[in-house]
Amino acid sequence: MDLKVNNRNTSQKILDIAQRLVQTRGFNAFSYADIAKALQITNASLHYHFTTKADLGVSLIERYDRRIQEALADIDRSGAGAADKIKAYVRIYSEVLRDDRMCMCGMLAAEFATLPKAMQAALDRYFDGNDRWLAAVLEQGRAGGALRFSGSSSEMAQFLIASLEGAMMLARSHGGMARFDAASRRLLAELGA
Amino acid sequence: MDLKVNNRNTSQKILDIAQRLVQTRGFNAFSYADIAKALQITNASLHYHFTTKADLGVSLIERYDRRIQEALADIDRSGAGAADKIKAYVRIYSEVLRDDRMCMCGMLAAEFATLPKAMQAALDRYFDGNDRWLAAVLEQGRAGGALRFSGSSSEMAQFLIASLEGAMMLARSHGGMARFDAASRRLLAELGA
DNA sequence: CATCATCCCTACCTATTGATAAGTAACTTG
DNA sequence: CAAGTTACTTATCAATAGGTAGGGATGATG
Repeated sequence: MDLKVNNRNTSQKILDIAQRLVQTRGFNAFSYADIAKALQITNASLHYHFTTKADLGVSLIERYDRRIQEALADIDRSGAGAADKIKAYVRIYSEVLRDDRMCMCGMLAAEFATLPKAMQAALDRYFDGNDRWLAAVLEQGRAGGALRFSGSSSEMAQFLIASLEGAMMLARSHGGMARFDAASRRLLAELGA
Repeated sequence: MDLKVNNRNTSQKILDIAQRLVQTRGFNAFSYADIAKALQITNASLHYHFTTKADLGVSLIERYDRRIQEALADIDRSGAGAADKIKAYVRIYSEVLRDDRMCMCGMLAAEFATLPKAMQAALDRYFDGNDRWLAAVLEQGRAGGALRFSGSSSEMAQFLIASLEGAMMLARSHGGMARFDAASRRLLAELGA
């Protein structure tokens, strides 16, 4: 199945480039031509791997989601305490930003209204997954005394995600990395982490 | 100068529609044709009022900035205390959201990398103005004992803006108005407002 | 009333968008 | 080795993008 491996390679390369484009410019601000140029491949070939741009978008979100879920599972397996888990979560964001990218799904959230239905549904799943994981960690942390916060854990989880995404977004255009670092420090301090 | 008034009317109508489009779909996701259709005017007429889309974009930001600055000046003139000023600031955001819109400049911040230089510069001015006003109110509030927070007032101001923008963005696609309200309540409580 | 600016129109234009049809070289497998 | 699969290609498409040239109607002004 060497061919399938090849396919996988090219498809993955397409996804890699498309992901960077979404993270830096947004889904509506790049075209198949951009990927084709970067990959030295024809426009039509892209349609072989991803029939429509919506298809590409869904694959993009699903791969991103899968990777995040794996990273979160790794954090869980590390046996770290709740405070360190939250810190590790924040680090995922800051590493993306250090690479001059926005969180892909944060970018897509801004464009939400213009996205194909299938992409919207995939995005829903992404954020739900993040919410659930964070809420569980927060709950665990509060029960164990490692974290403190008011309100429900899932409300706090949603607040954290929104703040991190917002800080990331504004860091990219105003204030840079320092702005994100300041925001995340503040959030962690607030939690007593 | 009835004509100029007319011009102003049409130009303002164009800006009104364009602004709503930016706030709901983003700058890259609407075209002159969308405005023309909504206004029952030809595509070419739009170019009479705003030669290029970049021009339109800059006018859009400058008008938005002007209005916000006026609103902030009104708040200042109201003689309210720092806590109430912050609440009034948050209310501006929540009213925009209630109208099913994203903060226009938050949306543009997401698209920042793809915007014409002149629009980027105008956006910089917008956020700087907001930062300055918020930082001043925070400083005043802390000095007077009405607000409490750690770190510099300008850092706190940037944090607030980022969190509000992020909450707004995620509220539009996930969780709705309630998510924004929960986030803003948390931020205000944190400040002791 | 002639002139002028204002404001909008018709009629184009070029570039780019995502997408398709049909063909082909390379490899794999029964 | 014949048949099928994979991974592309060339060539083309209709739709849409932002933008321009030039004209005409309206109303204000000297």
